[in-house]
Amino acid sequence: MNSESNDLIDIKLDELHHRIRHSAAHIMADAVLEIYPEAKIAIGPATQDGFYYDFDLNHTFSPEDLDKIEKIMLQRIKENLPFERKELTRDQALKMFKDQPYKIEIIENLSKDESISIYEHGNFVDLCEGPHVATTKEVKALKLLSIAGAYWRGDENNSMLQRIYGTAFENKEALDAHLLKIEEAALRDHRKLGRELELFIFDPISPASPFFLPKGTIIYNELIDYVKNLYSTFGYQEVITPLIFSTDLWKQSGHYDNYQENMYFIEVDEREFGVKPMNCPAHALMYASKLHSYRDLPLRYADFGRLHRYERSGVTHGLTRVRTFSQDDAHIFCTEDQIEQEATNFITMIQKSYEIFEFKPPRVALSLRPEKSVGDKSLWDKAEKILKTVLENNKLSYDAMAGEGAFYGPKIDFFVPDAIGREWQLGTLQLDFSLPERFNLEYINQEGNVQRPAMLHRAMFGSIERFMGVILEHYGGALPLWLSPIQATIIPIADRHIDYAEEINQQLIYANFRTNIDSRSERMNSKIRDAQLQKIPYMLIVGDKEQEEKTVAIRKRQDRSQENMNIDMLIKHLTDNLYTKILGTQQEN
RNA sequence: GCCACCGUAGCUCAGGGGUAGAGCAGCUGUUUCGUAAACAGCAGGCCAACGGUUCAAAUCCGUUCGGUGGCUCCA
Repeated sequence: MNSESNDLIDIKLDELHHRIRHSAAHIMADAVLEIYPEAKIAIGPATQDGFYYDFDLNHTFSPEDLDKIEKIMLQRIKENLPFERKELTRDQALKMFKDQPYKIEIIENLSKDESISIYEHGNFVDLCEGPHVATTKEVKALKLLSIAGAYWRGDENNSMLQRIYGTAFENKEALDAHLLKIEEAALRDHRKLGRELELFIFDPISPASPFFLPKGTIIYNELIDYVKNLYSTFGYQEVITPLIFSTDLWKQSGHYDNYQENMYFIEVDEREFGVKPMNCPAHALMYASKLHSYRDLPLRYADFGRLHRYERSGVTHGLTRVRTFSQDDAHIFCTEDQIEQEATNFITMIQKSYEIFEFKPPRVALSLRPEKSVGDKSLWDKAEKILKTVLENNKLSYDAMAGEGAFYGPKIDFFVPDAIGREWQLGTLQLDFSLPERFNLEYINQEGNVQRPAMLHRAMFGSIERFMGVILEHYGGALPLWLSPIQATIIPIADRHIDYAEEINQQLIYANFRTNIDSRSERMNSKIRDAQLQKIPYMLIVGDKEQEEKTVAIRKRQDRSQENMNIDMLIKHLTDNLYTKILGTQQEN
């Protein structure tokens, strides 16, 4: 073993993965150039889970090409070619890459005094900072995964390149484990679960718009009830507002200028109307409907109103990106002095709201002023400064994201990792000095002077639709008892037990549980199987013995343990476990 | 919107220039059963839509509509 390899053992696994994958990207570009010498190569970095390389060539890659490319890559790896770093002057680099326009563009964008490094293996050379593994052989296990389109430099005005994604690991076991993880993720895809568990459907008649079936509606409503309970402790008042407004409103709010391409418009009575993509202007109107005293503030309006946003075809995805949805949306009108306290209260509330789902702590991002924005720069500066202070006072570490804010104000976004490590943007807190200005919102302060309130937009779950998609995948469909559409199914062993099953069912329904009886003419085994597949938390089996003893035999979805209980014990057990995690096993299908 | 791929029964999928197939689900019988699939029968499709090529199109070509994986954009 050479010294370079010894060093490799000491660096962290992440760093090792990065080197392996970055090296694999080079080897892939090498392989592609062998088959298509005319290909123009763009960039090929390592990513979180693998690597990619972007190519510009007339031939369009097919899945069979991936096999061919992979074969050549394996050959290169077998050849055990060393990766060699060299430093070039700018002129040398420009000369060396004269046939690679994308590389030329990169070189020309480097500052003049920057040194330019290249990495070489075999006959392939790439502009690259490194680092790489010592030789191609250290890429021990790799797989090319997919072909996709990608814009050069991520700009949709640029040409579309072909991207090949792959992944690579330090050994075959790690690669196989990763591929298995991808397969398991597919099993808990919320779109698949939605079909199998009869939660929701989609229909081309209303693209990207979920139809919630009865069971899905139960989950949806439970989530909303959960939020409503928090609202009552945190001092929110729920309101109901229209769906359709004259465009006069959208012009006043700024949506007409800044959000038009995402809105639906209709014409009625020779008047143009827009369907709301957000609730905020309606709440501003409500606020303005009477004269407010400082004593009214903070005023917190919550609204589960249905929103419609036109999303470009190609961006929608199951429940997590739809064209119609509702949010656990609320707007807080308050004095400037109250902003920090309100923001802090919200942070407390959002952390509380995630607790029950056992998410890992959210990642926090502060999004700053975007290019397209309304309001004075000084207002933006003030708003951004307040949010920073709030984050610091609440000891939340965060990433500042330039240009990522909403058009009306900066925002704090909460990204939550799910059970298999994917991150979702759920909660958001947005500060807005602009809308109060546009709607001329006022309150009378203690001295009797007219003042302008501040406005906070905030949501914990974000869209209920997206949130539901996330928790379905988080739980793999095995929802905790309080969210399960059917909490227990009663399984009579033979027809003569149906009457007793009915008795049990009535008592459970009376105790406010969602239960049913599987009275089909099927064997018990078959009923158990179906209940397991439906991920019903409890199966209550009743036969001669139970009927005799006035009990039920309980089978939980996550194990096969059996326990007999009478109805009172059962109700207590269910009540005690309403909010505890009852995860299902993963391999059921 | 862009690039690539896909669209056959409720679901999962096979087939592929000569007129459509399986498993599961459904329905009807029989079976009344002790912890993940009883048995038998029946029914189910303008092969996404429209146009073209052809003696003949589910199959080939084009367009549209949906969907999938990415890119850009976003709750």
